[in-house]
Amino acid sequence: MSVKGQRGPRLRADVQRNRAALLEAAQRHFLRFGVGTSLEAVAKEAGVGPGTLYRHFPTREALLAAVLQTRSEELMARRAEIAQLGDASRALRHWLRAMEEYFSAFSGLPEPLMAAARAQEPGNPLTLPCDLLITTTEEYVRAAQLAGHARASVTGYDLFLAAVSVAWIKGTGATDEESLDRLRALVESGYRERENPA
Amino acid sequence: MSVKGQRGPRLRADVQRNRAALLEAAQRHFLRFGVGTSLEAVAKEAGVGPGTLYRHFPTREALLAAVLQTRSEELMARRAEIAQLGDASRALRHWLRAMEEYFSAFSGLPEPLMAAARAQEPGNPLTLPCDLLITTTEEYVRAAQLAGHARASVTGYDLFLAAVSVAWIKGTGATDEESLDRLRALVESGYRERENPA
DNA sequence: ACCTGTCGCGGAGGCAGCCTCCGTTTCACT
DNA sequence: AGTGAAACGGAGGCTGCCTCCGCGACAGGT
Repeated sequence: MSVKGQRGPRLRADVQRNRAALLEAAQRHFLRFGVGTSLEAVAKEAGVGPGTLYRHFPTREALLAAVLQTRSEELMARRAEIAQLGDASRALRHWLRAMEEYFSAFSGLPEPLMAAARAQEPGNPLTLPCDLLITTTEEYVRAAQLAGHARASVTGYDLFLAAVSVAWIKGTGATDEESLDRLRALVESGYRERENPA
Repeated sequence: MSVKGQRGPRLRADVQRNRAALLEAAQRHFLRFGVGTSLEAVAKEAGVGPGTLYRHFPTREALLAAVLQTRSEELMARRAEIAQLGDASRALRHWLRAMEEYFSAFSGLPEPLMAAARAQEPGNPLTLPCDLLITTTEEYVRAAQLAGHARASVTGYDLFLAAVSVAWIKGTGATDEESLDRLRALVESGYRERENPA
């Protein structure tokens, strides 16, 4: 009732404004202080009270998922590009790198992502994007296997874990880029087929 | 002065008692709740006030390092056993597995360990054991390389990172043992020399 | 333009954990 | 037993989490 042609309940102006301000403030704080940053500080910077923050985003994960939305879409765009590559081996490598960058968006991001990957209860708002990444990785792995570029024993989930691990290591700040490159190379030579099969 | 034959300042009985009680309580809590457990709860269980805990162990890391002391010694014992193996390839594999188990002693242990690996300031009491592990890994890697079982491009630090990563993944609880085994296999086939060199 | 019901706002407040400071107690040595 | 020094421990200040509810602002109708 009381609709002008739009479906669903009318959205109040302050609701939209607050939500946008919260997302922007959250992104800034996640970037600067990592995903563990104080939510009260986020609320304050957004110019709203803590109650408002928690009404919009009941959990830290919900806020995080909303902030990640943009990045997820960017990643899916890259996925489309990568799919055009043709070369299954290169495609897999690029996809893994793209995922790793996604995981490195904020320091401390790998932890909640792994928690979401574990969760069977669909309560966690990060579970959906997480499962999407795993599924996509499986597709790339399968293609690489068919082309003889990846071992049969490797699964998409394995390489998802590897990418998360590298991102985690990166996030600890205990390594320089050289070490990370060697780690990536280690993973790659780990999943690659050794000989060309007959 | 005023010594009965022991060197150094005399240790009061309550000091020793409290320290022992704290270490025991801390180990229990770290085992049950991970390294992030409430230090106040540890103090309470040990039957001392928070002030006493913080006097004995000024930081969480200091307490952790003290609790890990026993495990470090066990690991060094295994190191001695492993060194007897003769086969450099097997030795490296066993050592990596032993390190991984050490890292998995408590949930959440990898984080402070990586922070200690990063730290240049010697303030962190975990830095010393951490550096020891890295150095030891480098020895095993060098031996394996000389025997033609490991690629020249791999460093001890890389495999240290790999072991920490696997332990971290394990600690998230998002994976079963099968996945972990596949990850370990991935790492191993990543550092192994492909062909036997001439 | 005003009225009105509803929904969102926001801050006070309860809770938990961290860490410190200092009056009190306990110990060891004489 | 007496005494000085060192350790004890808990109160308290601080920060962050999250909830609850009275107040206020917004949208739709008149």
